[in-house]
This record gives sequence, structure tokens and C-alpha cells, in this order.
Amino acid sequence: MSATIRDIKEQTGLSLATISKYLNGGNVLPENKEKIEASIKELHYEVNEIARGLVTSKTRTVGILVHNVSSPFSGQLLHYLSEILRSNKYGMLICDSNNDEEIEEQNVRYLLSKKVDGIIVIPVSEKAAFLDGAVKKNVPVVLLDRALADGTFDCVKIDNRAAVTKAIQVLLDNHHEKIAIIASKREYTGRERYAGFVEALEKSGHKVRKEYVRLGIHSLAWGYENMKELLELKDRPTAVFTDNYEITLGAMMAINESSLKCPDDISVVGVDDQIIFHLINPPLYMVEQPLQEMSNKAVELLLNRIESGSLDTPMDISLGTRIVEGKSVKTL
Amino acid sequence: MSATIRDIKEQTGLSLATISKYLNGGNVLPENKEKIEASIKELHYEVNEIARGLVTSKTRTVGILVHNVSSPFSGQLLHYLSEILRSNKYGMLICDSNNDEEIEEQNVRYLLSKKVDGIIVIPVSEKAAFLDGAVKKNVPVVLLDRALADGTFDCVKIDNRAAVTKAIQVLLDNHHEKIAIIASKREYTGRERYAGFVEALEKSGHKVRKEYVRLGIHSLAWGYENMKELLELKDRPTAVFTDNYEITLGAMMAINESSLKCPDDISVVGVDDQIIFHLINPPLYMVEQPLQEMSNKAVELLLNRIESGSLDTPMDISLGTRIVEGKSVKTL
DNA sequence: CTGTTAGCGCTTTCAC
DNA sequence: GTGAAAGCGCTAACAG
Repeated sequence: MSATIRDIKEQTGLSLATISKYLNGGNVLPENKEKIEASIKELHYEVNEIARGLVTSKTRTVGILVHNVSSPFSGQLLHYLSEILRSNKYGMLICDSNNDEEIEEQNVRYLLSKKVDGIIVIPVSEKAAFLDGAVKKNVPVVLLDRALADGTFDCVKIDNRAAVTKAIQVLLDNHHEKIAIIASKREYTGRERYAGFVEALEKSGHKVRKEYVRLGIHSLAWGYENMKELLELKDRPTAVFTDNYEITLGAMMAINESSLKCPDDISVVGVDDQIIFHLINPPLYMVEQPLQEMSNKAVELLLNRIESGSLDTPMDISLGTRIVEGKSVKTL
Repeated sequence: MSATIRDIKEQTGLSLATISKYLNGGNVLPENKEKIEASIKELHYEVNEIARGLVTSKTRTVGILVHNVSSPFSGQLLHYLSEILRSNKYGMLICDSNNDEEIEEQNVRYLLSKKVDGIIVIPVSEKAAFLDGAVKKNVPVVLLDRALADGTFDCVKIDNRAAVTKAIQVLLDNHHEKIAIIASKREYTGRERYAGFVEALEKSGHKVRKEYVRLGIHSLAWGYENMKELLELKDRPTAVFTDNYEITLGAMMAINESSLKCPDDISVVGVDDQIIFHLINPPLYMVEQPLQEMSNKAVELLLNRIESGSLDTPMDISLGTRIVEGKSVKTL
């Protein structure tokens, strides 16, 4: 079994309190410090964080709830989150909600039973109800990427409307008028981006054509099927805005399988830049999200609440985006 | 604060032992059962897993150590691992080693201090030294995807040599003789796949040409640069085998940027199938790894050791692969 | 089946 | 600066 603080007590003859104090960075006589250090080395002692957690009711562990760990979007966020948390000496307990609201709710309960100090969540549910337990237990929550319809939590996301506006502007600048959208109607980002789409078009005096609007879910299949249908329309759009990574991927598959070419026959611009979109032919115009900044900000907000117990009004932070040029837009 | 078992004791008048017994699935009088359940509901009681962990020295948490969370390969494994662990009522504490051996070693210490019941690791290091702590503390370890040079642990991976043989066979069947390889020389999989490459060529009476062998690291950049160089060779290979996802991606970028075409000028076949490779033009011939099976098997082995305390000789399991057809190989 | 009791390994008063 | 003692919330004997 592992050595405990008691074994060190035996070896050094010091009291538990002194050793504990040393372990927590308190002042101890240099002489004792040496004794303790020697003993720790000899016994390969390592603090039992479980025991510590029980008494301090702090676990230095943050729960991360993602809609789906295998999406590249969350993979990258997780990577940055891990980095910044680690540098703050926090670990992360990750739960994959698998895009399922029930699992998400279970996961929250699980995290709470594990006494995480706080939770960062890319939510699946649109309502805050699944977080009730956390609220009740005063476990701070930060929403990432997506806001909720109700509830008051810190939230870090991008300015989705502005992001879409940028994308649409590229199309408008290239004289496109017949612009379609393939997006999700379920997630916050999907809805917000659709709203931005409508806004951008209407502000510039264009109208949104019903047959060009394809709102469904964030999936490859949805992107694929709807691009396919759009391409078969008698009055085909000249450009398509795709709302996220999976949809864009599916949409490009559909184009590649058809006899049409991008950008000659159809232009494409989307949100969620990934290296892959510069590999495919043509490289895509995409709006890039500042994933690292988002992660850093989310952790900053969370640790602020955890460590200073801040009860300030939640912050809603919308970060800017930038557009990455590609060759997927034709000038008409 | 959260309700404790003691609050339930007050409300129900029962003893701690009875309540604890109920919580752990023991038999209690129906009458008492009802009382407890009512009380739990009323108080929103939830077991404090930290306290439970302290006494049982089981946390029902598995540590997952990945070389890099943001790679699609680990993202998918994580997804499957999460699923199967959840169904066994285990959670996962994930650490991203960021391809850094030092971080990896720190991570092991961290996981041990969190008293995880076991560890599943896609190792960065090639030697087992970083796992010494786990061995000493009898925390079971299962290696995933990559074996180590020393140490004895359960290990779940694919039959890398067979996988490469399949890939090379496709090339040979199509009469390729000038076959290059871009791979990693660091990771186990890289080395093993290179060995498979040599074996496959030599067995079929071909020789391995030095200038066609590009061993470096598993990165997009390595794939990109080396494909570029291969394409510029006076005596260009007719086909290239790429060892994993990132390298394949980089290699395809290089081809796309060049004036050459795949498969007309250069054929490509690799390992690590991802949906993306069917999107690009041409769709790629790739060897697919059974990620879900790998995950299930790894968890099965780990839980077996955790729950039955098995000390059997470690198993080394190599799963089979299958090749997914594409259009990236030209018949000469 | 139920209750009493003694810890799990640590931190934290509070004297000294 | 150090030590003795209490206790975090729970489980696990052991009696009854």
C-alpha cells in the first residue's frame, strides 16, 4: 500500500500537524523540512488527494461536460482546457454526453457526486434544468460555445452573428445573390448562426428564399443530404453557407460526388475552421473560432469563481472571429 | 451544503449503518426502505464519492492518459472508452500528455494521487519507467494502441505488421514496385509499421530503397515535407505508404499543392481510416482500425484486474484490421 | 435486519 | 514552530 502521512510521522518523529503544514507550504524549521523531505523520498510518499478532498471539500478537479468527445471541435477545446487547467494544478474529469440530454443530466449528477470544484460544459440541452444540482450545491458552472435559454451562468462563446456576417459578406462581395444555408436548428449556435444569416441578407437588401434554408442537425449526414438536394434544385443557389464542421464536411462530400464543381458551379463558405479544409480541393473559405482563447477564458472565469468564491453577476463573453481565405468562392 | 447520510439519519431515525447498507444495495425492511428513499428525495441527497472512496479505497474512476486529446484517433477512442466505462459505472479522469514524456510522467503521478482504480494509456514514452508508481501501488495498467519496450502490462493494439502487409499488397497487386514510406520512427506503431513495410516488400522479392524511406514523427508537417521531397525525386516512387492519420493528411496536402495528381502520378495508401479520407479527391485506400473493439477490450481487461484483482500474466491482444477501398491506387 | 463503533488519510483549530 | 485532538462523510466489522 501507499505510504501515508503517518508513516512519515513514525520516521521523523514529528507530528501529523507539522508534516501537513509542510505539505501545504507552511513554515517549518529547516531541520525538520529536511527530515520530512528525506522521508517522503524514501517512502515514495504522495498526498492522498481523496483524503485531502474530504476534509477541504476541494478536489482541484474540474468536470468537463462535452456534447461529444470525438468531434474535432471538442477535441481541440479539450486540449487547450487540459493545458490551462494543468498549469493551474487542476485535473479534469471528462464526460461525453453523446449528444443526449439524459446522459448529460446523469453526467452532471456524476460530477457532483465526485465533488468537482466546478463544471465547464458544452451543453446539449437548451434549458438549464440539468444544471439545477450544481446550482443548488453552489458548484460554479461556465458554459462554453453555447448559451442556454434560461439560467444565469458565465458563458464564453464567439459572436456568432458577426461570424456569419463575415462569411456572408464574402459572398455578397463576390456578387452572389442566391445564397443557401445548411445549419442546425437545435443547438444554440445553429439557431444563432441562422439568425445572423437572415440578418446579413436582409440588411443588404436580399431576401431569404425558403427552399434555400435547410435547418436540421449538426451532422455530416444532414450536410450531405441537403447539399445534394440543393444541387438538384431547378433554380440552384450559387453559394451555400454551412454552419459547422460536420455539416461542411458532408456538404463537400455531396459536391464531390456530383458532377458539379466548387467553386465554379457552387461556392461554399462556413464556420469552424479546421486544417482539413485547407487540404481539400478547393481550400475553403472558413470562419475561424479562437479555440485557445475560448478555453483560457472559460477556465479563467471558472477558477475565479472557485477560488475567490465570487458571486458576481455572470459574464457573457463573446469573442471575435476571423475569416480564413480559401478558394471556394467564385466571383460572379 | 449538500445533505449527508447523517441528515438522513436524523430524518428517518435509522442508524448510519442501515442507511449505508441501503445505499450499497443491501437488504432493508421495506418500511425503512421507503423512509430512506423519501428522505433522499427530500434532501436531494447524493452519495459523497470522495468519502466513500476514502474508506473503500476504490474510486470507480479510471485514469486515461492520451498522447494528445485533439487527435481524431484519440478522440474516437475516448468516445468509445467513455461509453463502455459509463455503462460499467466508472468515470474517467483524462490527462493529455501533449506528446511529452515529462508531462506523461507527471500525469501518472497525478492520477495516482487521485487514487484512480486503474489506468489506460496510449503511451508517449517507449520505456515503462513512467509507470513505476502505478506498478508499485498495484494500480493496474492497460496499454492501448502502443506497446512498450519493457514492463509487463496488458496491451490492446492492432496487428500492425499485418495491417501494413494488407496495404502494401494492394500496391503490389496493382504492379507497383517503386514504393515509398512516410512514417514515424518514434512511436511503437511507427516502428512496427516500418518493419511490416520492409517485411512485405522483401518477402515479395522487392527491395527497400533508401531514398524512399522517410522516418520521422507522426505529424502533418512530416507528411507534408516528405511527400513534397518524394515528388521531387528524379526517380519518383509510383506509390507511397503513409503510416497514420496526420502523416496522410500532410502528404495529401503536398500532392494537392503540386502539379501532380493522385492516383495518376502517385498512388497513396495508409493506415488510420477516417471519414475525411472518403471526402477528399480521390477517396483514399486506407487500413481501418477497430477502434470500438479496441476500447471495449481495453476496458474489459482493466476492469477484470480491478474487480477480480487478477494477477494473471498480462495479455497482449492484437486485433485484426480491414482495408477500406478507395481510388487512390493506380493500376500500372 | 439493525445499531454501535472504529477508522480511511488528511487538515485544522487551539494550546503550548 | 509544533503537537494533540477532533472530524470531513462514509463503510465495515461485530454484536445484538
